[in-house]
Amino acid sequence: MNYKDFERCAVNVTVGMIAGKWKPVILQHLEPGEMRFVALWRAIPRVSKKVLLEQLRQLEADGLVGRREHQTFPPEVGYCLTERGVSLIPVLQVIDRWAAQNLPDRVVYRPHEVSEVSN
Amino acid sequence: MNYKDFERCAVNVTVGMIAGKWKPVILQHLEPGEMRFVALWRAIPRVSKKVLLEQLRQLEADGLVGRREHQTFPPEVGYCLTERGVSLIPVLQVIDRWAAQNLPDRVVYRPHEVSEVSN
DNA sequence: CAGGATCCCAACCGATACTG
DNA sequence: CAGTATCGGTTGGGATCCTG
Repeated sequence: MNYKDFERCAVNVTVGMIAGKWKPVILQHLEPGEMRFVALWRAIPRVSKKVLLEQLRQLEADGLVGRREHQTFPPEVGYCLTERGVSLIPVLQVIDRWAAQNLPDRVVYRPHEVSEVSN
Repeated sequence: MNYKDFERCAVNVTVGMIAGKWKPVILQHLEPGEMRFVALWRAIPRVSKKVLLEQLRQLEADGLVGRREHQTFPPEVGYCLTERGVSLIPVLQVIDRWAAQNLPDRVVYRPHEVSEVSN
């Protein structure tokens, strides 16, 4: 709790774990329960399959999400939050609340509402 | 507070604001009060001047730190937390506490204790 | 369906030298 | 002292095609 502990870079490590472009959204979608890869992909438009996979792998490596491979054909893989992942949710909520109170001037959008505007 | 709000990417925006490699450390050092550029630079070894400046500019653009230019020679510029920056501190503390409780297995170090070890 | 392989571009970070 | 300019390496994200 000592503020000096920030020097230990724990903040860096933690934000690094959720700093991926799609990671917060992934964690959100996984929060209600396990989800198949394709479902996750459909739920999060605008991500390439490769990147979605990468982010999942990283979340997995960081112990935030788990992967369950059902031995079926066609393949079926489920992703879900781990205990640690679940424990991170309140932290994300704190961040979200701070943003709501401090970033009223920002363009905050829902990813799936975004169409190909600029370029 | 509705968890669905995560879809608005407020979390993304916020973590983006502190995701820079040195940003948490910068915010920490500025927390006690205004600090000159050179002092900040000396306090945070291992950053190039260019990058430190970049990160400060970004924090400034995000409204987290302010810049005061004293008209002297040689030049003297002070950086400090803005109201918004100060309001972010508790959020960082929450992150830090989560890390302390959930990442005991990680190598967490103090930046200034790191010497040129590997390579 | 899950995911690997390629290729590509942009952003991030760093080192060094220079200027007012 | 504070800041630019330049260059180079590494990572992140994306598009597209291919396979078990």
